[in-house]
Amino acid sequence: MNLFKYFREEIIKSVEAIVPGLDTSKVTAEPPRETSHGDVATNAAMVLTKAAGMKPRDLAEKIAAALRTHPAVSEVEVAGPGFINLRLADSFWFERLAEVLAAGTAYGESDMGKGCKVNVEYVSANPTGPMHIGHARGAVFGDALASLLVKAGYDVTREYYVNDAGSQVDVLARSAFLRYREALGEEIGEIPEGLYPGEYLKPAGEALAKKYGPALKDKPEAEWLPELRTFAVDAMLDMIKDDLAGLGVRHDVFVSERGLVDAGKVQDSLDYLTGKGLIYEGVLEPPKGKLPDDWEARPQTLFKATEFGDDVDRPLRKSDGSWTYFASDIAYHLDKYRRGFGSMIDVWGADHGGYVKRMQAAVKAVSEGGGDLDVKLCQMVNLLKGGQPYKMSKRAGTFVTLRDLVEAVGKDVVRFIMLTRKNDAHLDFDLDKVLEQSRDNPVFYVQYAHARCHSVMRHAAGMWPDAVGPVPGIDVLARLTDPAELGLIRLLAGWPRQVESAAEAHEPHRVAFYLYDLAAAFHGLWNKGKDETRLRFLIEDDRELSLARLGLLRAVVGVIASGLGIFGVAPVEEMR
RNA sequence: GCAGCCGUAGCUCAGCUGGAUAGAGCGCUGCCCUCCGAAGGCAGAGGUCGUAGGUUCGAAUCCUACCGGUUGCGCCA
Repeated sequence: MNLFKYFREEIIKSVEAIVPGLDTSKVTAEPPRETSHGDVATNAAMVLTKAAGMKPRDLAEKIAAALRTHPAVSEVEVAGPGFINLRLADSFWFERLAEVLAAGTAYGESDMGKGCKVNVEYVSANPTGPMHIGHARGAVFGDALASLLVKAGYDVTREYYVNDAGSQVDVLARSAFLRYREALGEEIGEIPEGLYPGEYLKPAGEALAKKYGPALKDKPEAEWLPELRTFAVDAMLDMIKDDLAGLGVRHDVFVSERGLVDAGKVQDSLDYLTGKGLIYEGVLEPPKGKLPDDWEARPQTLFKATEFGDDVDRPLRKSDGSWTYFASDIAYHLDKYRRGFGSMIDVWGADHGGYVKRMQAAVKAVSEGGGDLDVKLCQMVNLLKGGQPYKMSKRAGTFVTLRDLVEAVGKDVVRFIMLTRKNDAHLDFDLDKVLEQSRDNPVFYVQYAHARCHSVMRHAAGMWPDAVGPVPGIDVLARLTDPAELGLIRLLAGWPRQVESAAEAHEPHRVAFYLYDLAAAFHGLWNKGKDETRLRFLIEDDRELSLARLGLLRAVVGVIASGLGIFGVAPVEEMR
């Protein structure tokens, strides 16, 4: 249960009994920043003071009086300008702990999403080469966001949009053709300017040689291009999927841009917009400030993006008559909408920032306001080693590959670190620091907490064979009376709220910070046991207390595993 | 020129969508310690939340302008 949601409802009930019919939408129930202010604080009296026609403190006193009768509330005080602070009974916290233990890693699951369909599109890298480090962040972010939304009760589809219709695919096909000739024994020399030089195309060339023999070698381009396009795209996509698998990232659906074009969906969506009078032939104003050298006014097919909040209208057709990217993107998002996704999330690189408004405008237009598109832009990752900018081997071209990165530090480290910043902030990724065993390496710190818990559990099993058997009941858990223990329980009980707020904000990084806090609280309790032996988890001559503390540890394990599960990071039981 | 994002402690960043005395890690200073499992622990100093206005009971958070950084800016992908 999200206890803050629960108490918000309880508070509103109390208000209703005092002054019925108020608009309570602005009432909040939150953990106070200051722990001395109790467990739950509400602003109810302050936001309702006008509508209720009472002074904030007077209204607060009345609400407080009503809340004092609640069995889970041990103390109520009115403070400051009219805050109502609740302190909850220990028994309430023990119930929460029991709830964690009963749920295990499922703890934190929420029905907030009510099973609504959400489409999360991420990676969508062009199928023209291997994944590089620039793709990694978006991949991990999208994957974790999708998992987070699943946890929060949404029906999530993970999607990859394959840009296989643009001219870059022709370039790819020609590059593959060159490698094909190479595989047949021809000397190809330098890769000509304008083709992809990367060696990753060699296997594709060899596969082509195997499949066709010399049959294509002397044919004109028009005869082999379509076939090689498909072949090369498939080969690249296989490679990308492989790279992603190495990072533990997966997708449910791959949508082909060419497929949309061939099925006439681009034409359909533009017909639809034309029917609404949102497309016209016109001439755009030149951009202000520095003009591109070759700028000249020319009539274009334009979408009235300005009617939906964009800065200028946007072109749909190139001068050669083919669709712009934007045109097929409109078709693609209409397609998503028609597949039932009223809620769409696109994860893009920050360099596409200028594209957001027009895409949101298009979604509004095409869904008649029924669809919602949130675009999450992932900022650059600065790769460092020992604090200095770092370049890895360039065996695949001019970039650091994702594969190299995963090989260097492991998938779990890559995933966790990528999620320790909010998506629109720059991220430093230091190859040395992420492997450090210290408190300022969050991956280690969180993993270590989990492993330490397991260590104690293994130790306990040696003392009492049944120690880690059935979960202890509330009467046993009630032996946990130290403030540090109760503090840890409070933190655990806050997990459902964290999941919901992170999911609502589409911000998985909040989970990383929560896990770090939880790990810190656990390690803190551990350290207290160093000085005060009575606080150690296992007390040989007090089996019941030990069982209660083991229960607490198992709850910590459950919540950490639950959070790492969202991140796709394995919770380890031993550090190596 | 326009648009997006960022600006919080010496450094790297949180700050729960408007709440109470703004937090963490690192670094710094001073004490203590060698552990069920390996990151040592405790305490302390350190902030006009970029600047200036505005909204209101209340602003780091919302609005406006400006400053600094960054990304992008008609057919590229």
